[in-house]
Amino acid sequence: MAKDNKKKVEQITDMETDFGQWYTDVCKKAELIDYSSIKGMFIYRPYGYAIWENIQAELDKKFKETGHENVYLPMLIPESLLQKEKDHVEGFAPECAWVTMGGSEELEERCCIRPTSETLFCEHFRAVIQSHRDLPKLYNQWCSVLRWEKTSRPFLRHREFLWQEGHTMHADAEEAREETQRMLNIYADFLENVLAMPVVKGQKTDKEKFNGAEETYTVECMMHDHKALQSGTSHFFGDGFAKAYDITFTGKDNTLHHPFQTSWGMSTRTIGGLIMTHGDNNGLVLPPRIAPIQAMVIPVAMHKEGVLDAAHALLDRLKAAGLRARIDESDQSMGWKAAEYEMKGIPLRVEIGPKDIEKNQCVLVRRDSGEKVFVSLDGIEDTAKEMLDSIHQGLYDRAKRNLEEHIFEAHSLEEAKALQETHGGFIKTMWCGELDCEMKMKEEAGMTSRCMPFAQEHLSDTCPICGRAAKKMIYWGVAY
RNA sequence: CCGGGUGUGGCGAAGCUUGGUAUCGCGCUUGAAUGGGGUUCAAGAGGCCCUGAGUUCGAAUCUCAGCACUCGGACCA
Repeated sequence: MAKDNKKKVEQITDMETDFGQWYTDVCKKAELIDYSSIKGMFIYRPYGYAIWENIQAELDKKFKETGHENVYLPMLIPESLLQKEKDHVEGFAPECAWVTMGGSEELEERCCIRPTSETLFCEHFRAVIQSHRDLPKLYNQWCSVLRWEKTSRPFLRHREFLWQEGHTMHADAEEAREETQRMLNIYADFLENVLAMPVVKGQKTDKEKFNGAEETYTVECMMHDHKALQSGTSHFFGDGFAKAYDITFTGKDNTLHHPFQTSWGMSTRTIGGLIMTHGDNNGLVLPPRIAPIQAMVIPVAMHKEGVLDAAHALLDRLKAAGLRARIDESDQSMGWKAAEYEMKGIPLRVEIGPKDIEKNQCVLVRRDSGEKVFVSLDGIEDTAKEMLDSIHQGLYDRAKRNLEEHIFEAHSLEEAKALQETHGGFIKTMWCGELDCEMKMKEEAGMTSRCMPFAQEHLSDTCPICGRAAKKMIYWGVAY
């Protein structure tokens, strides 16, 4: 039952000492990622990629359940195609990488490596949408995209990153709006119930919304250092792109209409989010439902008669019960294994040795609390599953507390600035809806607007920045 | 893009001030013992000292330029 919070992994910098360094240490020491010879482009190591595969599997299942189909479109976008929607191209052009040569020949028209695929989807939608009977089109694409960022950090900002981008077309605006909400809810549900990351759902301001979108919705999470991470977005485009790309369909009324469009995405950045939400000074802490390995069986005193057999029997039982379990029968010491799997964030460590076998028991050690319990081998499958659920809940509760304890109310710009400097987190205020107040908050308090939460509260009648009539309650914060 | 820091076997570092045979820890390989929180002993393998130019009889060390990584800022999922 010993609870042990001592730090055992000297290689990882304490998060209190240097959060940025802690984060980098975890990414490397947990063997999630490695640097490549190209700045901003990272190697996903098997353990890191396995997390992404699990994220993909969970999300893909939900997308299919809601009627979406996967497609794959080209990686290159001809410049002329990209340029048809003005706001969109202005937003993305500065960070595009261009292909200008094919073999030894210069291309007639240079091509952008997709920073996002709205334009390509539009070109395709134009070809396949003729009638209201062709709608809705509910497409999703798993791919990588490329944005030539100036600085990069593992998972949080890559020049090339993996994501899914959903693109849908609808006969009317209302249905498209519902789609953006439905997908935002899928993200929120996934973040909370699979990754144990509580979210704030809301709408982005015009300044922060996606280039070319009419409305952008977001799920915002709070990291352990009280900075915000936008963890999923969902955009309503109206018929703006449809007009720019000349997409029309014949309605039931036998006249031509422009369809209404949405797009929504979640990326490998989410992995960075879960590291910074749940990790501690011993390394990664993975939520059980996404962990590539949920339980690691460690035989103690392996050379002794019967230990390995008992450990394997235990492993087989856990696997048969549907757990992602593995065994480490290497000749590393007990202490090494304990530290290693803590660093890798494996939710449950299962130790079994001669003394346990005698007593028909094993030892379960939880990664989240370090708590050790001796449990009977009878019904071990259920015991382990219950403990994994309990770990999920524990992680969620802790993150939820971190979120709720770091939302502060401010009634002046000075107060907002002071609160951010002292506590970090989300500062909620009323807002007049004007860009100049948003700019002022950025310049004077160093915060951007995170979102206008759906759960609105009335804090006062006026905007604390300018004194004009307030329109919305808004959350401010420092974001990754 | 701006500021700080760092580039030496796979990893982390010492050496650089005051130029002169390449050092330590971890890891790796082999063997043995150990095994309930990074265990121990023995024997090995492994290095264009980031790149280029310069000074010098001689450069990891001095000079200049460049590149990369990293932390922070500005900008973006």
